Amino acid sequence: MARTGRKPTIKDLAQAAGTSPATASLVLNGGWRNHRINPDTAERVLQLAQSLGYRPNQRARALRLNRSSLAGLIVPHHRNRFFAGLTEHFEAESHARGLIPLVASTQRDARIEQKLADTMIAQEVEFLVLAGTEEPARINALCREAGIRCVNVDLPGGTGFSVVTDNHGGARDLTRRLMAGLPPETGALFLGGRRNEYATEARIDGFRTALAESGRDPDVAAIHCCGYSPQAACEAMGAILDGGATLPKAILVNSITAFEGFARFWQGHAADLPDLRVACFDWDPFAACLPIETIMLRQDVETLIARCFAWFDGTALRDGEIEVVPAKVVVDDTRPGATGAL
Amino acid sequence: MARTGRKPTIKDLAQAAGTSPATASLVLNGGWRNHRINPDTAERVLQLAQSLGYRPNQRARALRLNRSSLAGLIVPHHRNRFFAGLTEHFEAESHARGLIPLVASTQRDARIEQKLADTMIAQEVEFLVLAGTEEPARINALCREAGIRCVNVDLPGGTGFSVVTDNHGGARDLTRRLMAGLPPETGALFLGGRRNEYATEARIDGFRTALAESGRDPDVAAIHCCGYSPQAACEAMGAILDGGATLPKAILVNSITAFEGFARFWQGHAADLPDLRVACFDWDPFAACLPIETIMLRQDVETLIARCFAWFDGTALRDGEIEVVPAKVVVDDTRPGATGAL
DNA sequence: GGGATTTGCTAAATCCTTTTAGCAGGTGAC
DNA sequence: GTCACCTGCTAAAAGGATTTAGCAAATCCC
Repeated sequence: MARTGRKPTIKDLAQAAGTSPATASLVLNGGWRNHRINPDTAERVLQLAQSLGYRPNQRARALRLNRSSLAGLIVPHHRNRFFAGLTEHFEAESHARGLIPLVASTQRDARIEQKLADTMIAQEVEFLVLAGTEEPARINALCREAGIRCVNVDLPGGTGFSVVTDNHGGARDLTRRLMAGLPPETGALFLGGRRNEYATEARIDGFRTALAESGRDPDVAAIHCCGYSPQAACEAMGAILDGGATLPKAILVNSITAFEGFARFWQGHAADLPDLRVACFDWDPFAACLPIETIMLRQDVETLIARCFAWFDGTALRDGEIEVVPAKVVVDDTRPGATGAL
Repeated sequence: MARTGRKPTIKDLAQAAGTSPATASLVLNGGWRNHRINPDTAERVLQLAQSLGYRPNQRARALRLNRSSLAGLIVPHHRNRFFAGLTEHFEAESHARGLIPLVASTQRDARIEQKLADTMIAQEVEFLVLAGTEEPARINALCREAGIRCVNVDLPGGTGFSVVTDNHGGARDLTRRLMAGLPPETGALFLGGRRNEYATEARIDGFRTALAESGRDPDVAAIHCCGYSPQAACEAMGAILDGGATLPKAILVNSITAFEGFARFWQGHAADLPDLRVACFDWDPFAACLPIETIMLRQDVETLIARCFAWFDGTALRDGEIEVVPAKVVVDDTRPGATGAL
């Protein structure tokens, strides 16, 4: 009889069915056709597994099979649509492959980031995606050493395979719309992000390209890379105003996080900013409702994640390469389903 | 010599150090003081572990110790501050206890929810938190059967321990502020949520309490529980307007998700809605920047999660009880750090 | 010097599942 | 009768770490 009070093991199941654990295992794992198990026996085992409430011990299973069945994702946080979207699609793709998603946020703290990476590697995740990490190259190296497949999202600074949004093209398209119909002498401002950071530089480039296209002098545009915190973006705007400069009529805000700071600033200075036109390299449903003419861009998180998994599945590019995913300028925010059904 | 090309096991480490695996294990797990291991030996093992890059196989370890070291959280999605906040604090509390957080989203799909619960139980998570699930009672029962500790957040419909926001008090305070200074004949509208759902009913109750307090007839207030989708909230507003009714001057929106729909409606009808005053049972940084007089409430996600873990730690209430956590009406959105540093 | 104690370490069991190699008994062919 | 083959199943190893019980050698005490 099965030891009472304990969770039944495969031994208990086998004993109850009058077979060996080997047989029970073969039956449960579906390999019994190839192993000439009598259908009656199989049926008996299956029935008993049900009635005993037998659940295989996943740790023993994982040990024996030498598979963790884990897929890891590291993001800075979950507090905006971009990262939330990455997380949700990552979950879906993981489940589709029978992997368990292990999502963790660094809060942009380098120590936490290091710890999370260590944990992921110690757990021998079968696949690791890095988004918004500070030291992708270092983690890439650790993964390589541990034999773990690793992809960087929007972080081609690393040494592994990368999937990135078309930052240049996106910023260019956004800027084209931003400047459309404005007189040639209209000034433009680029706000947010970090200088020398891959994504920011590419966006600045796209921004300048569009300005040049429209006959403007791209070098005249003001570039204020104040980082990603709302606080900093808000203060940067204030500093420009306090400096006595006339604020440009057109602003391209780099990332929704900086836009949060811009919105806070705008809230206090709406009267000083007539006819302001704004574009944002990211999207948020509430931000889209602000009564400023705002053109937003949605990064294609679904495709970004899909390309990561395609590489993992082995059908994609070789190591060290970069895959570029286009972004979409949001035309109509109010269309049904724009914000996703809840 | 260690088998080359493979990850070193504790056997390899022991062999290299000239000891037995038992000794190596004792050294690595710190139990060596009690086991009279020679400090020189311990030092040698530690050194070699470092230089060989030895990492214990977590699956073997978990099997032997019969611990999964996993803590599970199930949420509907990550696309608003409430759930994002729950997730982030859950991660932090898990890490503080040496647990690995396993966070998964149902997308409000009952089948996914069931699958996630099954996975969590199959993985034998040591602790499971349910937030915004459709069938908490069923999952509670499964957990009980499997011997897994389980807590419901804002879902006392379940059979286990629950931690809830003070929905009644929160809605009451919110309504007090919403109606403050308005003439007694001002009508009020409650928008969003689901009838007969615990949280919604408690909030309606608080809403009515505050109306009665201020000498208004609570039964006159319009209650429009249109669910949680932005789409539905937007349409509900439109229907009221189309119905020829005068829109009340004061609206309490139940949840940020419904507020998203309200904001979309407002965007198209700002002119029709002078002097509108709005309150929202939830908070979002962008929503707080809309040029409508909006009073928002922040649920105390940090405390909600902290209380869950306190119960898990065994220092808290008995099973079946409900713990109530107050919420905070947001007074000043623009204070530094209000949106969290990014 | 001999019994008692301490020191430093190890053998072996254990956790639970999966999988390979092969056993015993029966059937069919000639 | 013998050989080959099939059927249905099982024994046992493997996977890697932890932990208990206990061994051998050294030290101590009188």
